Amino acid sequence: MPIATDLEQSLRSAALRVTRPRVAVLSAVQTHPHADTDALLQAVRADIGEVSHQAVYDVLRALTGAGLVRKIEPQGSVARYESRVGDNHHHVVCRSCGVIADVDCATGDTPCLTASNDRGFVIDEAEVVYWGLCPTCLP
Amino acid sequence: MPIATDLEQSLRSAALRVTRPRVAVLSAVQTHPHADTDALLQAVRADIGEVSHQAVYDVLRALTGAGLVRKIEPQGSVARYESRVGDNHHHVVCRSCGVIADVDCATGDTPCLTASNDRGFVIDEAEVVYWGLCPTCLP
DNA sequence: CCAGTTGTCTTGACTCGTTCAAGAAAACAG
DNA sequence: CTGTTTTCTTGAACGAGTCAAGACAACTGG
Repeated sequence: MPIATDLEQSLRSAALRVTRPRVAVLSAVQTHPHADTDALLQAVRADIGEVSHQAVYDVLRALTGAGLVRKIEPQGSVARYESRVGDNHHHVVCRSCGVIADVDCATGDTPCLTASNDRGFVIDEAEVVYWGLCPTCLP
Repeated sequence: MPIATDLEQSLRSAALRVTRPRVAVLSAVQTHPHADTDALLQAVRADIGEVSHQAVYDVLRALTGAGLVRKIEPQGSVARYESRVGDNHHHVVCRSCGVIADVDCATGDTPCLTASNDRGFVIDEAEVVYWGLCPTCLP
């Protein structure tokens, strides 16, 4: 886990003001990968005390917009956040318990980015979600 | 568009009772690919008159469970349904207007189904969403 | 170091897609 | 045709996320 100064540095370099809620949210996202908003709220409150609900939503939106965190929302799940950005990786979701794990890209750096027929779309990102069962949910 | 009898046949072969709302919903999904629940509700009402939105939700769940339609929910969008099932195809979503188009699989029949590191998961499906701009939203 | 400005946090209400529950109605089996 | 079972209707409820207004704190320029 990066020390507070690193987190502040990240915020500053993204032209975001450094506030206790922001540092705490950023820290929580890094220590709880793939956590949902509510879990992050709990973590932030455990860290710096009472924080509004709203602040966390707002901070997450700001961080997402700045590219410091990434928002993922698999079907049937609420929004989740992760701090691993910049590298092109994907996710496996367990159909049974809903746990999410990272998977590195199957074929090189900028993978599956070419659809067989793009229908005239200009594609800038390919997002892959693998569905299956995690080791602990296997029969 | 299949005639009513075909739709009934599909329902029967899926062990589902044949009712007017079901036939109308199934028909609407086929004629309005990637439509959201509300649009389907409109279409169904235009077809057979007043129907409760609850019935549409229930029918869509039944059809999804039976594998007759597929539910897709891209980030930031409400649930959408399509009747193209069984073949392995993916979607392109326009970042600007949200329109969705089908894309055939990039590399063969069962594509991207092998992650580089599966972390012990048993993967049974890979879902790919391409993000970009559609022809009409291009600058 | 201080005040001003701008952006952020708090509070509280609210929206919207979706689901739950109970009873009426309709489809299928015999 | 009758009975059983599933499905539809009605109406209410839920929860994640959003909107709005004002209090407040972080950066900037003097």
